[in-house]
Amino acid sequence: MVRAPCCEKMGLKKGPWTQEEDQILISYIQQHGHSNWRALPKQAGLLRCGKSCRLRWTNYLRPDVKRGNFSKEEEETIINLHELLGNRWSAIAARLPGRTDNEIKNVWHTHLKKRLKSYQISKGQSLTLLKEHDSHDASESKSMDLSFPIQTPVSPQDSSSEHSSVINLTAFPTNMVPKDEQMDVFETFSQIDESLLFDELSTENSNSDSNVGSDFLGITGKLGFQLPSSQAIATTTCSMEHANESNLNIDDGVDFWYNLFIGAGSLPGLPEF
DNA sequence: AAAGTCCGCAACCGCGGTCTA
DNA sequence: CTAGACCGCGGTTGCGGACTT
Repeated sequence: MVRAPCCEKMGLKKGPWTQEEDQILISYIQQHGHSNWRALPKQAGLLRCGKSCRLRWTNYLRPDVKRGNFSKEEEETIINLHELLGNRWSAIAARLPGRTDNEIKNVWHTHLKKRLKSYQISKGQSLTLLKEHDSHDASESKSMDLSFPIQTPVSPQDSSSEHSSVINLTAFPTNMVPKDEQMDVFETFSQIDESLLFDELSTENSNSDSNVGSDFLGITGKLGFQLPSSQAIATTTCSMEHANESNLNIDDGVDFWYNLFIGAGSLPGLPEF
């Protein structure tokens, strides 16, 4: 398909925006909205292409754009989400209110990427510990074999396990995701100690109501999961919304995490893959 | 103080997806 | 069904300020 260049018309301005241009764009959008970016600059009297206007508005002029430095929590969220989603900046931005994909992308490339090396090292250490922990406890722990697809969510209570039981995740529902997106981490680390998950939730929620959504991300990030993108998006979205709605506590968090991750697809509102 | 280098951020570019006539 | 128009996304660029020599 042949596409005309965005700014094919000569005379359209490029480069940094002036205050006057910003003011024109703001007042026009306040009065008329932005249903058609292509037509907007002409109607507003701006010598810019629609694309440039949209970018300026969404990344800078929009009233709900949060300016200033990123908080520690925001940075951690970006790191965890990037672990799950990769370079899907818009998907990451959707989970950080007031932040734009462009801003997050810049922060990642200028600050957070530099931390990736040390982050990966610490992640590798936790995986090593995890494997040692499993091999030590596996023979004494009750094992829960999960064959997918599971119709009914499985909770810790259902499996009559204490918080030291071991979950076999060898049979992850690979039919749910495209072949090229299937995770390999489960093939490598087939057993995950539930106590680690509980410890993680307990530590992070000791002083407040839990946000299972972010905990989920923290857990998966720290344990080294690499969820397939389609499932990661759906699960993360669902977990965050559900956690916010439910005002879950720690025990609910553990239960909920199980339901989400293990009973994937069986929770209300969780999209089918 | 001047020149050179580095770094952060805003903006641009090109592509793919979706919509519509 | 097809082609054109538009939108949104991710990668990249380049300017300007901060820092170093």
